[in-house]
Amino acid sequence: MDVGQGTHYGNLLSYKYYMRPTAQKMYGHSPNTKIKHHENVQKILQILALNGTCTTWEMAKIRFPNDNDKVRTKEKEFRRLLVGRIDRGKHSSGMLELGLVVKDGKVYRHPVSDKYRLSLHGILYCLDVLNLNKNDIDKISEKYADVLPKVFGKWDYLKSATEDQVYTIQILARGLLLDNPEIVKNKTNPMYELMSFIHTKFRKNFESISERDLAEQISLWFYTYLLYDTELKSKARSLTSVKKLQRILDQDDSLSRWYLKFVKDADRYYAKRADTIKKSGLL
DNA sequence: GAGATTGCTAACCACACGAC
DNA sequence: GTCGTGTGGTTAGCAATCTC
Repeated sequence: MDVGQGTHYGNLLSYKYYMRPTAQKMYGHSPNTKIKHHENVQKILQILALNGTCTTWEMAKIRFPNDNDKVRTKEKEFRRLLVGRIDRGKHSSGMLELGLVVKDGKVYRHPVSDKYRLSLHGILYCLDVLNLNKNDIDKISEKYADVLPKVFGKWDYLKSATEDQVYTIQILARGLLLDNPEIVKNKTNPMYELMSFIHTKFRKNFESISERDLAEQISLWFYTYLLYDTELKSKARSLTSVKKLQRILDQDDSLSRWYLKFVKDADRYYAKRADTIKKSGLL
C-alpha cells in the first residue's frame, strides 16, 4: 500500500498537543462553524470518512451526483484545499501538509491520478469535530478497517462484546484519558500503569511515527481503555473490567497473544525500573 | 476521428480581515 | 487608509482516455 507520501505526523501525544489544536484552529472545532473555509474542509473530511479512499473527481461526484458542471468546479476546489495552492508566487498549504489526509495509491485507468484518504490523525479529528452518529462511525470503521485492523477490523465483534463501548474511541479523539489516567480509582486496576507504559513505548515517536506504529498505539489505548470502570459503585455490576477485557480477548487468539505480550512487556519494564531503584543504594 | 470525460496546474480578480 | 495575506469564484489550458 502506497501510503502517506511526503506526509509526516507524530504519536498520540503529538496528536493531542499539536495536531488537534492546529487542525481546530485551521479548520474549526465544531460542525457549526460559520467560516466558509472550515465548512469546505469539513465537507471533504466527511466525504473521505464515510466513503473511504477517493480521487478528487470521485469526491466531487459524491458531493454533486447529478450535475457534471458543478462536479468540474468542485473537483478543482477540493484539489486546491487538499494540495494547497500557489498564488501571487506564494504557496499556501493544504490538508495534505498538515497530515489529516494522505495520498493512498494511484488510479492508472486515466492519466494517472492520486487517491486520497484520511490519515489516522484525520480519523481522530473527524471523530472529535464532525459530530458523527453511531451509524457514521460504523461506516468509518468499515472503510478504514485496513488502516486500524485491531479495532476497526474487528468492529462488529467488539460492538457486541463491549455493549457499544466501542464508541468511546471518541474520548481518545478528544485527547482525554491519554496522559492523565490517574483518575482511575480502583487500586487493583492496572489501567494507569498500562496507559503510562503505552506512552513510554512510543515516546521516541513524538515527531514521527509510521502509520502501522500509530495504529498499534491507538489499538493499545483502545483495549486498555476497556479497563476503565465507569460503574465502580454499582453493586449490580457482574464483571470486573479486567474480567470483561479477558473475556473479549479470549474469543480471538491473535488479539489475545498481542495484548498479553504488551502486558508482559509492561510488567518486565516496571520490574526492571523497581530493581534499578532498589540497587541504587538510595533506599 | 471528434467530442466528452477525467485529472491536474496555474492564473486572474474580488473580497475579508488584521497589522501597521 | 494601505498593505499583505488567505480564501472563494472562475477561467484557461494541457494531456490521456473513453465513447459514439
